[in-house]
Amino acid sequence: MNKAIEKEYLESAEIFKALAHPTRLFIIHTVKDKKLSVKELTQLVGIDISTMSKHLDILKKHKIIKGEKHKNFIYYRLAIPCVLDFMSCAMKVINKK
Amino acid sequence: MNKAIEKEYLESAEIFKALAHPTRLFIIHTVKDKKLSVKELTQLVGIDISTMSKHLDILKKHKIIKGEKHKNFIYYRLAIPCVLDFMSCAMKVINKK
DNA sequence: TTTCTATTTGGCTAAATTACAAAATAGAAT
DNA sequence: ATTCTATTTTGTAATTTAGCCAAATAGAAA
Repeated sequence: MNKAIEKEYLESAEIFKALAHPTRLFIIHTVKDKKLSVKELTQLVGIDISTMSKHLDILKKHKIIKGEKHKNFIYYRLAIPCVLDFMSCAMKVINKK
Repeated sequence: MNKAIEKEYLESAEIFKALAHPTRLFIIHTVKDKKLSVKELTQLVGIDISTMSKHLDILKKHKIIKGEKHKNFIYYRLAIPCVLDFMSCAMKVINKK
């Protein structure tokens, strides 16, 4: 496999990795239509806030979500809506749902 | 987060995990339009055949590819074409390509 | 049946990921 | 300036993952 192509697949894999966690998928679905702070998301999921902060950081780094600061809070929103399309398609094919 | 919903996200995350590896993404792109055996795929990527076998197994288990046996060989093909759509969409948004 | 060839499985090690707790920052409110 | 509140960072332990090698299967070919 040539180097340039290999690099492409490596980069794409990073996106999938960033999405490959239940909490992060929950975040994506949840910030689809409402902006939420780290603390609010933490309470919804029921994990340590430091863990949530890291999950958000992973999604942010890969530009899957974007955060806006308002006063003390950072509100997140989904930046790649097509993630949701893919998920519903994949689930249809795989689970016949 | 309620148990049923949590389970849904856990299952979806499994799909993303299965896709989250450069070799597995290469496989998906490669078996999109031609059927290939384990050995052929191994040679294209340049890894140990046992490693390739395991990658294929992961994709098979999650019903992302399907394998058909012909004589000694197992030929694989892509079962969820929408993966490719998502990848091109995600790359557009994220890399501005 | 014996031999070949393709594929899978098991063992092992190195690297990556996840979670929590505690400490550090950042900035708003008092 | 001090205190609160939200968020991030650091440290660490537990779990998972990826890779190679060697051994085991499966079945076609001889």
